[in-house]
Amino acid sequence: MNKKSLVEQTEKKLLAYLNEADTKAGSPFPTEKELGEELGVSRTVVREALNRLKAMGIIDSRTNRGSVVASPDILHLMEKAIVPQILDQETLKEIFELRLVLEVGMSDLVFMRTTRTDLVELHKIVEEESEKNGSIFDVDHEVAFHGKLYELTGNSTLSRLQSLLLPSFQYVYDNHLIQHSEDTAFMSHKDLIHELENGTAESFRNGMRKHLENHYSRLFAS
Amino acid sequence: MNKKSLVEQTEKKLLAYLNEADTKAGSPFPTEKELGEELGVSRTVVREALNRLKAMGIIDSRTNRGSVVASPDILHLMEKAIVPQILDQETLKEIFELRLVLEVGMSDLVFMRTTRTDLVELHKIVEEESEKNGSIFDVDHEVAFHGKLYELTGNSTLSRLQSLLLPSFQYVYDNHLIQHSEDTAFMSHKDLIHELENGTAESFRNGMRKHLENHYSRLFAS
DNA sequence: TAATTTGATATATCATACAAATATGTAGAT
DNA sequence: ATCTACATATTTGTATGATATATCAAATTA
Repeated sequence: MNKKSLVEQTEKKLLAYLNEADTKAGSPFPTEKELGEELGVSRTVVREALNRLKAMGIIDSRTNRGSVVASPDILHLMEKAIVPQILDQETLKEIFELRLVLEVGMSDLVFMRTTRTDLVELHKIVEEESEKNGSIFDVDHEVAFHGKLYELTGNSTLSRLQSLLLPSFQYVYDNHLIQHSEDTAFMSHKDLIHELENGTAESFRNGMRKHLENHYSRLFAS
Repeated sequence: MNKKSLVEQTEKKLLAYLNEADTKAGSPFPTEKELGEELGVSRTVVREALNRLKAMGIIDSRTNRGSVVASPDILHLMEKAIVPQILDQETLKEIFELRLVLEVGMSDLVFMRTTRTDLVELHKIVEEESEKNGSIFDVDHEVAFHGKLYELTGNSTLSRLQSLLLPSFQYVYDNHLIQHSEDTAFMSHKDLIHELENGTAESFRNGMRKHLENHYSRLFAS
């Protein structure tokens, strides 16, 4: 009784075809007419199915040139699909956890790849931070500092993943879904930089974990 | 020269509308006819644009009920799209790094959420591991053990991200892009479980980092 | 009141037509 | 024989109308 729509079925068949066939980027695709006859559906349905693949960046099409297999950029896909406002609470929470996981986990990459020049920039960010409002929690500064850290990993996939998830964090903060307790940020940004300069990979990693302690404790409290 | 197709333009407008409007899951969407009149395009174009949103899981539609905003699954897209993808070396490397980042970073989640029952299962996995081939590196065991850890985070987004990236790891292993040095995996799976049972969150985290030392050192060597 | 029928409405699919872009074939000039 | 200009065919892009199907809501009936 599982009667998915024709379009969905067709889309599935097309994806299956892509998997079976020895396709690589640039491989040609049958014409809409052929596909329609082959699969026994109208051209409309074929078109809609193809459209979905196009939306996902799996194929490209141009007038009269037919469709060809493309090499999709997965992260770009996610960028389009993420509309923070319509993500449910549970997903937002998981994304927030993912952020914590990423930041603690990337410590080693940051530690190994940070150069002297990078340290200067980090210091600058922290100073601007303390100039303005010393105690009040500011999302922009938070983003500036941590965003820089992502950048320092030298891993563009990781970095893009962060900017991808950023709107969700923003949303979480804006709606006070996660409140920042300002009492004792035992490990400040300044302290973190200090570890980065004088500590070890391990001490920096554990320092990062401490820096995020507020978030973690709230996570495990609920 | 913004000569994108009408469908793409329309899709963009619809997404913009979603971002502007105060939409949440379940919010109704104008009918195809209305949208067509509003945007000055035919119903065909509207349908194809809506179809794309449907493919991305951003909206749901059922006959006569119109379309409603859905709570999209951010990974769903990637899961569908990653199949035929041909990743270049650089991206593969970055994905591998991402794995390391995730596994070290998720240590705290694992540590806090692992139950006694989970420990039993982990022990079982490790024993099956040592029964077969004690010294030879086996991808399946690796996946079984680490996959279990992801599961223990209780974060389904994280867990799915792993299974999503898995094919890439497999590829990396298969092509010996990253060779596993079998000499002294100082921190074995068994040792890790021991930390999980008797250690602290920090010791487990650092143990996980040690366990992945081989990969890390190879990473930083090149 | 509860169940059923009916009607209105919106999406799902089909069929067709034409427009626009591109590839291909053809004729003529050189 | 080769090149160019033009005509033709092919394929996707867009538009329109028609029919099928599912759903809700109102009307009807028991």
